[in-house]
Amino acid sequence: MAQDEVDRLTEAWRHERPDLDVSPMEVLSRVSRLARHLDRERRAAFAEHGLEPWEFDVLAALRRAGEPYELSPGVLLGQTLVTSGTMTARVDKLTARGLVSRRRDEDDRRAVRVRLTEFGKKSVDAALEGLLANERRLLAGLGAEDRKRLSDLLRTLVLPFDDAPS
Amino acid sequence: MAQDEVDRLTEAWRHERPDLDVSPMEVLSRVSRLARHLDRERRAAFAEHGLEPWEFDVLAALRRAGEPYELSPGVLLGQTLVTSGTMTARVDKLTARGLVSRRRDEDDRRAVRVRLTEFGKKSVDAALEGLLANERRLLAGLGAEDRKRLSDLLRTLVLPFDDAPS
DNA sequence: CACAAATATCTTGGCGCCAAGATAACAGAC
DNA sequence: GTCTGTTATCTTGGCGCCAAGATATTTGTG
Repeated sequence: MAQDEVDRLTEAWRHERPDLDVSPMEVLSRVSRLARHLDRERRAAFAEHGLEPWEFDVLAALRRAGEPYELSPGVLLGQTLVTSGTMTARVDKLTARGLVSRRRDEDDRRAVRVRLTEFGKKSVDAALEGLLANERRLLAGLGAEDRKRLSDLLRTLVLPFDDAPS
Repeated sequence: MAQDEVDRLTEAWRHERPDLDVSPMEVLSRVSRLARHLDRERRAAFAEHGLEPWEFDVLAALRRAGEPYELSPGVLLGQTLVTSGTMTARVDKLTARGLVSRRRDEDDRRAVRVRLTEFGKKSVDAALEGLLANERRLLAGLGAEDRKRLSDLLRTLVLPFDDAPS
């Protein structure tokens, strides 16, 4: 198997800091670096459907919620891992683009309801298909069994974060 | 095995879009989400040694280069995956903090040499040890064999990116 | 040598993010 | 009903990033 960047990186560390065990990097640095590459892939895939990654994240959360594709900013916060100020700005821009609509909740007038427009729904549906097509391409090097093994191993690492409120 | 966020996410998609095969997400969304959690962990680990993640990235590249811990901004670009403008700003701030020094290259006066100071070396060495200690903790749920399997599978996915100049 | 192209770095402008605090509305105790 | 604390959202200020272009220097060609 050919060397990747992380192999070169750990080799350099072992040369400079032979007293340390840098093996944890072999797993975790690969996760971080792969994620950075995936970010770029996502950006490219969504761009073909006129969406930014952060736009997709919000629209997808609404789409997953099912009819009537409507959630409050507070619920969207939890799903997208951003702060409330960021979410306000996101909904502003999505509203300006006509991808979502925003209206005050009549029952609780502090609250707001963000709803997918028909245009928003079409956009996110198309973008999702593009994303999945590209992800299938990226995973082509792995057989079904390896994918299962990989996702199980990753779940083990993620679980402590998803359980505990980080 | 308990459900993680990605399990819930794919379940929601399968309910709303039963026509699509969302299984690629089971691998790649876990990679992205785990990476986000790791970012926070890194930030916390480095903060104990007075460093920001982006500071560590630059200092670590210089440290890995070995004596005399000196590289040009151009080389640092390649190692840290940021643009030249970003690197200029980073070196500015690191210089202001006394973690690196910057001087013009005498042989090629377009070029610059960024060198780790003694303070920078001490900082990055300490931060690295803290990072590794924390990473070992995060990997505690996995045996040696699983770690090997995981890093091999991840290498397979990363290699196409590291080879091709994306 | 002179000039065009390449190279290395820096500058500028704009965007998205977070942290912290401000605002508005609700809910419970009395 | 009124006060106090809580909740939901928005506003402000600052930071780090990128893209694109500017500047300075070197290299190659004739």
